[in-house]
Amino acid sequence: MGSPSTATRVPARRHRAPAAPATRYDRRLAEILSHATEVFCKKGYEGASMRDLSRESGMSLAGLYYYFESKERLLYLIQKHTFTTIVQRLKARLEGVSDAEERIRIFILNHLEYFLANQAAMKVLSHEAEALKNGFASEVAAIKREYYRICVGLLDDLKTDRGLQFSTRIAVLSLFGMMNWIYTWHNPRVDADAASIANEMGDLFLRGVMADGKKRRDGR
Amino acid sequence: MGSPSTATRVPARRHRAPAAPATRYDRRLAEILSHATEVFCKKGYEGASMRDLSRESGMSLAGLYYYFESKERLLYLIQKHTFTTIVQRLKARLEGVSDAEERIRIFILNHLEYFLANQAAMKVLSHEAEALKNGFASEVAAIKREYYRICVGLLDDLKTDRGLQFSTRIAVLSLFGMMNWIYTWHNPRVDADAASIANEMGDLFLRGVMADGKKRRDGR
DNA sequence: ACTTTGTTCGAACGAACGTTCGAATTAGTC
DNA sequence: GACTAATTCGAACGTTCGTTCGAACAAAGT
Repeated sequence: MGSPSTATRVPARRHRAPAAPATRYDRRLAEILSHATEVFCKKGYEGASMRDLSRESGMSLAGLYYYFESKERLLYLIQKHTFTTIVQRLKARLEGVSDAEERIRIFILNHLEYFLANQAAMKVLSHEAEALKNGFASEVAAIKREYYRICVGLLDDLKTDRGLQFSTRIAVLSLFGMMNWIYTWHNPRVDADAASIANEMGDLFLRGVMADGKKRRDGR
Repeated sequence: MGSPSTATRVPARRHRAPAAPATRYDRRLAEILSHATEVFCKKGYEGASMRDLSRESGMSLAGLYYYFESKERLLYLIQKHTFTTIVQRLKARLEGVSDAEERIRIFILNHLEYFLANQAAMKVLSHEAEALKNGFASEVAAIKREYYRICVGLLDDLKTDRGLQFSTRIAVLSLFGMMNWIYTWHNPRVDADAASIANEMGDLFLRGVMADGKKRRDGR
């Protein structure tokens, strides 16, 4: 009939164009996502209203619905894009590096660099992990599982390489904990940049995981 | 006049009675807090409605307001009680222990034990840290700061005792990260109990922090 | 010029929100 | 029993929520 039924619009298959152009539609959508990310970060998903998003992005309330069919789908788009990007960058950076320890350091650096460069988006990803319902949730969960399994793989490699013994699950989840928690405390005016923090956390984690088997301390 | 103006009620100074009695009012309030904790945990503070709390606690919507004057104050009561309790338990456990490493292990064990025994409350404390506004927020923030400073103290003691060098701030925040993140993954049917996890995280963290001085990658 | 398609908006929808109020109920004391 | 105070509740309050609709505007094609 008149307008596009409910904005399920196909984005015209622009997956090739790598850099700038994209359609007008795609560009506007990206702008809205960026503003929405900021608002979700500041007020939380439930706490942010569509009217907040409208105000922040300078588009009318009704106008927003031309670009997505619901608030939930908006969160889904943000989370999916953020997560997909970080996984994809990680894979690129791991390519060609074979040393197990170095690969873990790359993992940590990639995570923290992206986290601090896209703090709002990463906070929305970490903090609003449970906000999506069944359909949307499972798709994001799948990417999360892939990311998690990559990290498990890196740690298992280290374990067999160096003949170490520890619970991979606890180690991986501890690592994610220390990295993701950063959104609760990082202050760019006080804290160092991503590379320094990645070094420090990398030292802490790798020493902790590599120290010889039975816990022994003293002078060595 | 009729009802107590707006339920700012004084709880009748029952701070001594340690175990059971307390007033009827206090007992009922504690029940409501407990149910509310569960609901806030499941749906988040913003996502949970007063009607959800009413349904879960079996009390009418209006009846709830006899016990607290606003939803926000309810969250405040939960957070304050939870945080106060964990700090108080920690202090009791640290008493008489002087070895720096042992004290840190006690800190970790206390945190994780309380976390897993009161998972809902601790998730509400961790996840809804930003939900309170100025007045309420600052009071909880003060307890948080005290807790944080205790941990800084423990780590600084370890540092001077063993002549170690690392950023206390990053170490403390990493430790909090790995411990607090547990609410996103712990599954009682899969994961070990608090003591085992505390041991494992304690090993990871202490080895990481105590391994000899310069691990240093690249030039710096 | 007209037509078509893509984009934006004001105004409204019903539902749900946090909170209030006066009346009804219960508990506690005589 | 009767009287008082503590507790509970149904019904509504005004506001805000996510979403929809049809008309208006802008761009592109003819």
